[in-house]
Amino acid sequence: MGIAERKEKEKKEMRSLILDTAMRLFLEKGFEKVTLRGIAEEIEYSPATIYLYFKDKNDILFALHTEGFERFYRHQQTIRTIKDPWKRLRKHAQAYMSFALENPEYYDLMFIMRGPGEKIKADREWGAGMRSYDFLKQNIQDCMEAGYLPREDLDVAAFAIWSFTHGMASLIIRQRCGMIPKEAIPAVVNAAVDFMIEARKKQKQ
Amino acid sequence: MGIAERKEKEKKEMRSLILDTAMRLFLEKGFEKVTLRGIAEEIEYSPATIYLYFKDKNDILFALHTEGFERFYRHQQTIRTIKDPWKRLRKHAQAYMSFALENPEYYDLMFIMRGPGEKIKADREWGAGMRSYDFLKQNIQDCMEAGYLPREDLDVAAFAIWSFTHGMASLIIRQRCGMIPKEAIPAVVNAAVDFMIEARKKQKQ
Amino acid sequence: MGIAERKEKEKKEMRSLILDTAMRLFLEKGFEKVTLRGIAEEIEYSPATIYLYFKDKNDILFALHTEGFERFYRHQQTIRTIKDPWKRLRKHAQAYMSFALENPEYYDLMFIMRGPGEKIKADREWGAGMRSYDFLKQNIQDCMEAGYLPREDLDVAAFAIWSFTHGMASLIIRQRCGMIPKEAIPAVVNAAVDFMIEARKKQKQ
Amino acid sequence: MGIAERKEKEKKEMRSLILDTAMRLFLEKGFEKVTLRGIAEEIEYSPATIYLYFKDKNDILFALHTEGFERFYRHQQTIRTIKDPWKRLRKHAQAYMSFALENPEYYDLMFIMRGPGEKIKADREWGAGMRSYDFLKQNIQDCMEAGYLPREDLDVAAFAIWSFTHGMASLIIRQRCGMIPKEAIPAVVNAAVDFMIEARKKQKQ
DNA sequence: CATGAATGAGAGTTCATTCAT
DNA sequence: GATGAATGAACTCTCATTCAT
Repeated sequence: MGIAERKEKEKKEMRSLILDTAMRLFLEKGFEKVTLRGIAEEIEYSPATIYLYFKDKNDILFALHTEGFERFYRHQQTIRTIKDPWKRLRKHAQAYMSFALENPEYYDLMFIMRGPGEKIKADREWGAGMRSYDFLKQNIQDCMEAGYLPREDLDVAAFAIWSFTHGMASLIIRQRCGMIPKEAIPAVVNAAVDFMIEARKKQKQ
Repeated sequence: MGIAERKEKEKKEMRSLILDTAMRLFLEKGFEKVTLRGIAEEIEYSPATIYLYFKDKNDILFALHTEGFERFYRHQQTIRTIKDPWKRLRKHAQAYMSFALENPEYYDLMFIMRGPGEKIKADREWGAGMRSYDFLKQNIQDCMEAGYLPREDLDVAAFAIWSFTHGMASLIIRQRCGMIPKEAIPAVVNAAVDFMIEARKKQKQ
Repeated sequence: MGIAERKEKEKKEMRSLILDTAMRLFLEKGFEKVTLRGIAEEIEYSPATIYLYFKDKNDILFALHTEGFERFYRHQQTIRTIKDPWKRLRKHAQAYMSFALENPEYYDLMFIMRGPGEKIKADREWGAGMRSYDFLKQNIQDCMEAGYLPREDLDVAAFAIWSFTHGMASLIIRQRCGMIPKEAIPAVVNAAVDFMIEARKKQKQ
Repeated sequence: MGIAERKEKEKKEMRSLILDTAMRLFLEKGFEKVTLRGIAEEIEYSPATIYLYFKDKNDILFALHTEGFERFYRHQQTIRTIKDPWKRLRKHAQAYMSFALENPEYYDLMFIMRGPGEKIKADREWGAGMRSYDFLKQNIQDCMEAGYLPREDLDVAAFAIWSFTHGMASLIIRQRCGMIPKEAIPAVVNAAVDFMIEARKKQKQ
């Protein structure tokens, strides 16, 4: 069993190596400029080797997609410990943004990019995404129940808040914010969160 | 003169045909996957023919970009006649969304798609985009001056509102809204606008 | 007849216009970079028009070839008046070189370039070339008869002298003379003629 | 080690195969008319395969260039052993001609053909050519010092002699010698060398 | 006479992918 | 398990040429 185990582990490590390299290259060069050959060269294996670990190029994207949602979910869990629902919601938005801005290629892949076989993936993949979405909804509901937000349609509220953060993230990532100086972006994002979310806060009686 | 006129018209129609087809393919497959050959095949002309009407692939993208911003701007002018700034702002958001949802190809190209030579083009092209952005800012300022919104940082407010609408538009267009039934989308969008914008309204004294 | 005549003349002028433009472009851009479309644009006619005057692109080359030999022959006739055969021979070589260096594209076309349909052309065209070659031979024979050159094989002598001048011309035109500074070329050519030809002179008794 | 060696050898053979084929086609059709696809078809490989051995079309040209100068230089070294400078010079000219006539493709490429990026390459490539040119100059100088030639400008003498041999070679290779029957060419060349060079000999005192 | 519109053929090049070893 | 060698299919783009008008 020891041998099988080790093999298993090695296989996983190789997959990780490929995945990490692919992601690094995506980040460095942008998606469409990355080639299988490029990845292979970077890890100093032959292109053919990659096919031992992934069915094809899409399979790599697919795996990164999954990995992305995993990381995304983990990234947000840090706010779990915050007791106050309102503070938690604010931090939630901030965590969302920090993930997006620190992992732009993952974010792009997960929420912006048009992937191949959209529908097929959508169904399978959204499991992971859903978990995060439900987490957000839970948080909003907590706020409603705590009286921080009026009890409106939860789905609408979640969609609205998500749209807002996604809007910022995707405008920034896809470079549609020429009017905002690069170094000012984090501050503007924060201020925008204040403008849109903080201001919604109902005083708890 | 009649002949020259007809020729002129035919030339324009051909350009339109190419542009429309390109647009459709861009939407269906994403920018990088669209090939000149593909467009040519679709309109049943030879690839070489396209070069009679456009310098190269980028020139097509460029023309679509320009056209898109033109339409976008025109689409929003309908709200000009609305006197009350607050009503105007609401309509503004709705107009934004209706443009996006009725012209997803253009919207995608203008605000989502990653084009080649992003920066160079950005500078030239954003002239047109800026006009629309300034229009939004003016509207927000009118609301502030009319007392509908607190006098906060105008840039932040504009960015926040834009992000929100863009977020909705891009999630829908890039199909990240599996959790919302398709037919419910317009209603949800409207409700979300209420949730995010309408609720911000300060009572005028 | 007046009309037919004028038409004839106009046709010739158009041919000349095309030919001159073609040659100018060849000179400016080098042979391979000149396109029919380029010529057409230059003379502000449509590409199709050129086909009314020339069968195809080759036909233009062919016409230039003929024209080139014509000019070449005329260029050399200036030495006719020189009485002394030896002086005439020297001038002959100099005239050869001045034609080559002043009309590098013609020279290239006539004596260096690999034309299409080599053999066919060779047969027809060499008539014109031959005239010039015979002229050289006559000159050499005059020198022999006048005692300036030993009475050797005339064909060999002609070939040798022609090879020498052609060698200089083609090395210069095809840019194989990097080791000679450009401005020194005329002087070196002259000196080389002295070295190779002048020194062959037998003192007439 | 045997395997690695064989692989190495096979790789070299493939390069040679490509190079030889390219050379043959260059000679047959001229540089501009030779296509990668043409080479590929000729060797019955796919066009893509060629890119495994050469960076691009120019790289092939470059390799041939280098190889050509290598061969050319080696070809001339055979005369090194000749003691008498005058005999050596004569043999030099003959060796030059035999190289040109036995390797017309290489000769054409090295001394006649107009390649792309002429100047850039010229600088790098001429190193190899220079070696041969210097060799010729040395030989001429030896003749001067031995009293076979008058002490004139060495550069002029070298250029003159080179021009002469190059002229013969290029007229023959580019088929401008219709007036000389093919089988007579070697004899005429020899006679011309006598006419031009041998006759220059000053009697040594 | 002149041409606008169109194209077939073909250029160099790149890439994901396969497969015998 | 790993790979060197190979390729089919695609890409963008150019050009000489034709033909209906």
